[in-house]
Amino acid sequence: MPQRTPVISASILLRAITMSKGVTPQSKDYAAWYTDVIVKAGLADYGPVKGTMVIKPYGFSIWDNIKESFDRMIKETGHVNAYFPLFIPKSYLAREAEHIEGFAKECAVVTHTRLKTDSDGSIVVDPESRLEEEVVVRPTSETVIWSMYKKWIQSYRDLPLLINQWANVVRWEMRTRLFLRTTEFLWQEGHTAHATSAEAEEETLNILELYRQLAEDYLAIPVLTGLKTEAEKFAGAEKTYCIEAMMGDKRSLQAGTSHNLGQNFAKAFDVTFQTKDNKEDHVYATSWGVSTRLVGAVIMAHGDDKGLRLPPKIAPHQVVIVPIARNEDHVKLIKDFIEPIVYGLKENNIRVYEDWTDNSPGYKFNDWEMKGAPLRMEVGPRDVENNQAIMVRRDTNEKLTLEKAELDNQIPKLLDEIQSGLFEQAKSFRKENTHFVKTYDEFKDAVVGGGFIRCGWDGDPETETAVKNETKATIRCIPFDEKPDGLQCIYSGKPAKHEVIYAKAY
RNA sequence: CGGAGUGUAGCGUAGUCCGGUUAGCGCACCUGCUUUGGGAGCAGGGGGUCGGGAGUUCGAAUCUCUCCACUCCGACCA
Repeated sequence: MPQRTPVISASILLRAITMSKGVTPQSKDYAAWYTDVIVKAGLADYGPVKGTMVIKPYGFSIWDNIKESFDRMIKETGHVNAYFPLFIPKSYLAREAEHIEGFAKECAVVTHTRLKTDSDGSIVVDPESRLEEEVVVRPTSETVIWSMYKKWIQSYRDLPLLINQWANVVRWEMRTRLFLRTTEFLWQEGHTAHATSAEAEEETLNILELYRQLAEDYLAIPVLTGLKTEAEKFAGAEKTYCIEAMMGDKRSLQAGTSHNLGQNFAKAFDVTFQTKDNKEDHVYATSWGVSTRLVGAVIMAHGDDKGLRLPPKIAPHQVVIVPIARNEDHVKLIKDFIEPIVYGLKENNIRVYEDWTDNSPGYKFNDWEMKGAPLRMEVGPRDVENNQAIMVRRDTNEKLTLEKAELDNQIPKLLDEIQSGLFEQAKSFRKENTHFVKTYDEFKDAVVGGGFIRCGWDGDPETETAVKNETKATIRCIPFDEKPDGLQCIYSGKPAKHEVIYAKAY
């Protein structure tokens, strides 16, 4: 009987190597890199229901830090938190025509309220528990909230009403990706009511500015601010403004949206108020949200082949201490040495973590690099003897030897440098990959190369659709700093109504 | 919903074509000793309804039927 020759292909070997340690390099497969990092760094795991995700403690800590930062911002600007129900009467969704059209295809619907044990012992839905009116799991809360606002708003004295909620929402998506698009996700949704159109517009833009600050100052992600086109705006909004960020693969990610809803929802839910001069008017509304998608944005905006690179302001641990101890005496020595350092850092509100697991130092170096810790402190017997510590920056890989006495001052400074270093790196990456084009041929070449494309658009939705169908690139936004004068539409050749940003998007 | 593919330990897999020892290996896990300044070594150990069910057979991970689940591509959506 002929023996089969075992064949081991190079790709299997390569996979075996990448499975055991590290992550798939970005250049090899960006999507695989992304998933690898999330799973191996312990950010999240797949849930049992398709498209769902478990956010693990390390990943949730990032979200918590983002949440706390933004929560502070909105409270400082007069907003308050509340909580509205997860379940919405099905009929509410249908009140606003565009709104229902936008969400109908991705709603989870509750039809029954009970299970029972079948004759053969299996668990089945009890058909007798069918609901009179089926209930929708919120894909967003405009409709419940406005049904309540109708009760709460009577006069101009009740306005503005500035409420936010931190909640989960469900959108039954066909294709999901961890953090970027999951069936259930966490977000904040602000819903405000105003007496005038101008006030609502001002609120919409003020929030957009907070989103810009959150992205740039905390997440270290540079964003474009601008207006969505009709095709891309929120279902039920008059205008949608957005922040748009470039990821490491040069694709665009919508990182936050702020909507001016005009009187659409007020009319749909009949929310009126008495004005100062005793007239009746519908109120003006806004809504705005950012989600756990921001965690995905951080991963893709800053990550490298070693894994995550977290901006200090949102990193779960800003400084990770890796002790290097050969024996119990060393452990004691190092513990005594770092105790006052850790105390000082904590006094300074710096999040510091000591890794005393019994993995080898080399393992820990790689592990914390994968997990994106901004600063690593190595302390071994040599350092104790020399009264110093080795600091390694995650953003530049730079290794510094610092005197013990300097640490208190130097660490906050280093963290600030890393924060701005990551922002500057992302900014120059975006600059390198933003292209100004004049012809459709140039445009098509630029789409292939990836990145943001700035060019003229005649304002016609049909042009937008045609370009999307031919190239897969969409208009990400009409940036506030557009300069349409003298430009021509890339597709039709007509005079440009707007200068827009085209890109392939997530 | 259409097309293709895959189900063997927590993960990755060999074995399936051609039925025949106790289903093998790597990583991870547990115990002990030696180690620790860039992913440690040795020794020992635990873990399997071979996706489920039915059938063929003396005998099924392997053959047949059936059901289920998942992945990729398309469609849909952002």
